[in-house]
Amino acid sequence: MITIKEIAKQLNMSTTTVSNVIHGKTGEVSDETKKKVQDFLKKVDYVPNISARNLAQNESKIIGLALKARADKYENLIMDPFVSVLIGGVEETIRNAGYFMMLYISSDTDEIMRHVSTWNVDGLILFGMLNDDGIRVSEKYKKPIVCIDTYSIEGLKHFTNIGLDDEQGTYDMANYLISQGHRKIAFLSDNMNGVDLARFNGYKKALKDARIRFSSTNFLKIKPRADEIEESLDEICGRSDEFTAIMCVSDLYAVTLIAALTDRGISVPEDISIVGFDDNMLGQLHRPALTTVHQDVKAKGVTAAATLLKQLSGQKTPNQIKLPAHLVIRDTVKNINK
Amino acid sequence: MITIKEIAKQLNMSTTTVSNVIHGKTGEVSDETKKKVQDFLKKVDYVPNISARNLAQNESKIIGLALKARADKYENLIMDPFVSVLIGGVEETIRNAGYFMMLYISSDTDEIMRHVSTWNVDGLILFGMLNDDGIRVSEKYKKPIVCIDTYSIEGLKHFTNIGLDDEQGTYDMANYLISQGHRKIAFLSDNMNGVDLARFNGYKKALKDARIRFSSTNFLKIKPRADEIEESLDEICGRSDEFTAIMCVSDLYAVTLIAALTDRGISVPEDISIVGFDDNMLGQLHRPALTTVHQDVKAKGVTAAATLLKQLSGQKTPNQIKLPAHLVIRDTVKNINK
DNA sequence: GGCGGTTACTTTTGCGCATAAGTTGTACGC
DNA sequence: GCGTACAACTTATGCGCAAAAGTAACCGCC
Repeated sequence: MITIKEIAKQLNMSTTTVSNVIHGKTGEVSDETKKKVQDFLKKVDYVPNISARNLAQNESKIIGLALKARADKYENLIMDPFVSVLIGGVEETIRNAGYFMMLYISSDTDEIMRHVSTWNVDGLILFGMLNDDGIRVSEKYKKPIVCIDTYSIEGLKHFTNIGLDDEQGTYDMANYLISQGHRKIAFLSDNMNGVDLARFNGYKKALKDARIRFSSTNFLKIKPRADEIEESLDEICGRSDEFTAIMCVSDLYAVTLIAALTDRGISVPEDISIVGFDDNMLGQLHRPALTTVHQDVKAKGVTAAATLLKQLSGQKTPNQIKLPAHLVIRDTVKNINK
Repeated sequence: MITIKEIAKQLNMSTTTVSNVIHGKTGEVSDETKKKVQDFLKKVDYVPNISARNLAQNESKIIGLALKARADKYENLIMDPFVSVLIGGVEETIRNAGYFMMLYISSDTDEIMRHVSTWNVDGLILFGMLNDDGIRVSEKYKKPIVCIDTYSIEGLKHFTNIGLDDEQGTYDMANYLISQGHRKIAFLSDNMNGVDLARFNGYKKALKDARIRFSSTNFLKIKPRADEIEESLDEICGRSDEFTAIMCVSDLYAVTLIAALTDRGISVPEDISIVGFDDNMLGQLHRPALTTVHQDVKAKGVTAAATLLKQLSGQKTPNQIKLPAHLVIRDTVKNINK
C-alpha cells in the first residue's frame, strides 16, 4: 500500500501538497501540480489508509448496525427474512453516502457498547433492543443513535425511533375481520412488549370500538423457544374451535400456525381464518396466500440509515418516524356473514 | 474516551507500563503495579482506540464479508433467508475470535476491492462472486481469502473454497425420484453456472446411470428478474404435463413454482412432484412440506469464518472443503410406481 | 521602496498506540 | 568490591494522515 509520504517523495514535493490535492483543496495548489499529483495517484492506484485518517480526524466513517439477537427465539431473529432485507436497506443507504457498515449481532448490550467505542463508530442503528437497552447505550454513547421498532416514550428523549404504525395496522385488520363477520377473534404473540404490544393494542381497540368484549383467554401466547414451540402449537390448535379467526403478530407465526392446523386436519380459511403481519415472502408464496398487514421493511432500513446520516450532517430530525402499514387482503380469511 | 497516555499520567507512570499490563506482558511489570493498573483500567472502563492500534500494528482485526448482490434477481439475493443465516454464522465465529465484521454488499467488484484496501481488512470472505471476480480480487489483495460456493478449478489456486456437495445432493435426489417411478424429470434453474451447474450435473449423472435419456427440453430456464418471472412461470406451468417431476435448483424456486401451479389448478404432488434444494424455512413451513436436499447454511458460514481464522493464524487449510448434502424426504413427491 | 496581500508551497505537530532502545537499582557470584 | 544479570521501569520513535503554522517569492500600490 503506497502512502502519501511515498508519493510525495517520488513526486519531490511535500505530503501536504499531495494531501491537498486528494481533498480537492483548490486555490492552495497550482493547476500544474494538481494535475501531476492526480495523474500519479491514478497511476499507483492510491487508497487512503482509513485507520490513519480516523486517528487524525477522530471519526470513523463507520455506522454500526447492532442487532440484538434473541438466540432462543424460534428459531432466531437472523432467520427471519425481515432481517436480511433490513440489513440490505441500511447497507445500501450507508454505502451510497460514503460510510461503511459494521454489523454486530449480539444479545449482550455491554458487548455492543464496548464494540462501539472501540471503533469510535460515528453513528449507531439499533434493532431488536429492549427499550431500556437503547437508553442505556445512548446515555453512554454520545453520538447519534437511531432505533428501529423501539417503543419507549422515555427513549425518544434519547434517540430517534423509526417505527411502523403497528397499532393502525392491527386496528384495520381486526376491523376487516369484523366486517367479514368474525367476533371470536384471538390474538397470537409470544410476548406483550414493544411492537407486539402495539399490535395487540390495535386489535383490542378495534374490538372495543365494535363493542366486542375482549377476554384474556383470547390472547394466545406462543412459546418461541424451538424446544417448546411444538407443545405450544399443540395447545393452541386444540383451542382453535373457540375462535373463528386468529390474528398472528407476524407472518412467520401465521404460516407456522397454518402448517400446524393443516397437520391436524383443520383447514384455513374454511374452518378458521388466520392473518399475519409483515407481508414477507413466507405469506406471499403461501397457498392460500396469506392475508396480512404490509410493511415496507427495506424502507425501514433505508429511513433509519437516512435519518442517521442527516443527524451526522448536523441536521435535526424528528424523534419519531412512523411508516404506514396497510392491509393486504388475500385468501386466508373467510367471510362468515350469513 | 480515555487514552493510555492519560491513564499513565494519572497513575504517574509511563504509557509503556500501562500498555504492557493491557497486553498481559508478565515479567515486565511488578504484580503491585499490574494490579494498580488493572484496577484503574476497570474503573475508567478503558477501551482501546482500534484505529490507533491498527495504524501501529498494520492490521485491522476486520474480516470483510462481501456479498455480490445480484440486484435484478428475484427479488434479490438479500431476500433469501439463506443470506441472513450465512451472515449470522460468519459473524458469530468472527466475533468469538475477537475480530469484527464489515459487511459489504455490492455488485461492483472494483468497489469491493477499493473498500477492502481502504480498511486494510485482514481477511476476506466472498460470497456470490462470479468465479473470475474471486480470482481478480485475490490477485490484487494479498491476504487470506475464503470463497463460499465458488466453482472454479483455477480459483482454487488462489483461495480456499467452502462449498457443498451439490452434485451428490441432486444425484441422490434424482435417484430418489427415479425410485419413486419418475422418468420424465425436469430440472429448473435460472442459469448454468457454478452451484447451479453442479446441481444440474448431479441430476444429469443420475439420469445417465439409470439409462434415462436427457433431452435439453428437460431443462426449464426460469427468468429471475421480478418483471419477467410471471411470464416465465406461466410458460413452465403450461409445459408441466410433459413431466412427472420437476427438480428445482432452490427451495425458493420450488415454493414459487408450487404456488404458480396451485394457482393454475395443478396440485402437488398429485399431478406433479416438485422438489427443492437448500431446506430452508420456506419449504419446512410449506404444506405439503417440501421434499428437498438439506444443507447446513450456518455451518457454511461458520466453516468459512473458521477457515479464514486458521489462515490468519498462519495455519494451512485445505483449499477445498465440501460440506455434505442430504436428502430430506417430505411430502411433495408422489410414488408413481404402479 | 517598504508594506500588505496573495499564491504556492514546506515544516511541524499530534491523533493513540506498540515497541525498540535506553535507564535505573539491586542482588548475586567470585 | 567489581562486573554481571536481571527486574522494573522510562524515553523515544514511528505507523499514515490532516491541518496548523511557517516560509518564500512575487505583485501591486501609495
